[in-house]
Amino acid sequence: MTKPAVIPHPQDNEVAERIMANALPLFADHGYSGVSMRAIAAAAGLTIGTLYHYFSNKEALYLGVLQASYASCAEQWQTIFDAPTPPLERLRDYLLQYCKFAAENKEFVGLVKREQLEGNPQRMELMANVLLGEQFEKTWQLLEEINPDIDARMAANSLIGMVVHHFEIAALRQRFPQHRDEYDDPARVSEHIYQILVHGLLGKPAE
Amino acid sequence: MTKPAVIPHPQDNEVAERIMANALPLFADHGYSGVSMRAIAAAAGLTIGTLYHYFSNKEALYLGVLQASYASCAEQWQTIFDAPTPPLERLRDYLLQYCKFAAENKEFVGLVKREQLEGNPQRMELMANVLLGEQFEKTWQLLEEINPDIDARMAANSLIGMVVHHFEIAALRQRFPQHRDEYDDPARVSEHIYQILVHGLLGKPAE
DNA sequence: GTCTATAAACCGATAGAC
DNA sequence: GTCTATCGGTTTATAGAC
Repeated sequence: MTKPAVIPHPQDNEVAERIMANALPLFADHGYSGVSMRAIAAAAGLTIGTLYHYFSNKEALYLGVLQASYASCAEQWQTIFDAPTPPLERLRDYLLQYCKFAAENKEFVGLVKREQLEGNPQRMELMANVLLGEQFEKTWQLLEEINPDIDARMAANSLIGMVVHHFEIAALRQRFPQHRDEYDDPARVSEHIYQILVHGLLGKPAE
Repeated sequence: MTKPAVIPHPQDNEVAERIMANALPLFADHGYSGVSMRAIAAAAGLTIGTLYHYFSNKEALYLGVLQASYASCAEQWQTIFDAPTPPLERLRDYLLQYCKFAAENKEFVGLVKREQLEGNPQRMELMANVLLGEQFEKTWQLLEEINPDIDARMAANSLIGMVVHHFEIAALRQRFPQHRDEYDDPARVSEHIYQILVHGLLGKPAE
């Protein structure tokens, strides 16, 4: 019985899950090559040899972290997009939930952004098919429902870019003068993005 | 005569510049710890020993890459912001130049994003003071000039987020169905962002 | 299943020939 | 100024005791 080459053990092993859960913030902060197997083992309270009992190598462990993170938030978007409310209300709800998620899961957002920068073809395929593709499609379909005359795919990119950027630069923003804590508040940020998307900068400031 | 601790040799040495120019895409793609001094030497057509003649260590070389990239584009924004044209026209010009720069300097944009994710205090300070702080300030001042009733700093974050995201996910976007090449065109993207910022999604589609 | 010990390769950095 | 050779340390990964 040989270990699988890429995918970690499929059964829900609580030790493997603990390893991946503790490795997630390490990979998000320092990148794939910036984290050693020793550091991962220490974060999980184990030694290095034990890691290789659950994962065939470092790459498989990393892919396991990616897939586990994807699965944990995949169904979260579904209920929001499928709600039977008017499209503008769905947009507002989606933005709030998306901002909340980005604020609470900075590690995951950072991991995804890192993967986009790296551009590894195999892992890009995983992201495009498993998670991001679905969110992107639901997003532009909602925007097209709001206004069929715009390029909804471009608008979806703009929406996603605004949300993730606000929370990606949180650490940097605090070094700028005149910083206010409310710039990190998901409710405040999502309402701001909603106003820009719907009315632009010249529209009425509050509805 | 000892070598400086952090800053590389100040004189404009063409060999040092070649080393940094070839190292930039490597750092942008794989991060600081993902690139070895051997790889940097090979990219410049040298051997590892020669690198230490021009840079005291790997950290100094990396900081040199950051600073050289900063300097190369720092003055590019000045002329745009200081133009004596109406604010909306300046916004349109700024967006076009910013998108062009992001499209032509994907490595630099990736490097900056990577630094934001990493959160190293020393390098964050460098970014906040030397380059990004100035661009951020000019951006929100322009937006405040357009509409004094909005939160211009938040709007500046949204603007920057839209621009960089469009070009950061270029590699990923091509894996999505119904991709069009014009989504990578700076003129097309900047005009799209201009329309969203000024009119929103419900406004008139073309001016 | 978890550990210790270790192999083989790679890392950043230095010394010294030319 | 560029090279080769090498040091000491760390890396991923394996072998084997318990």
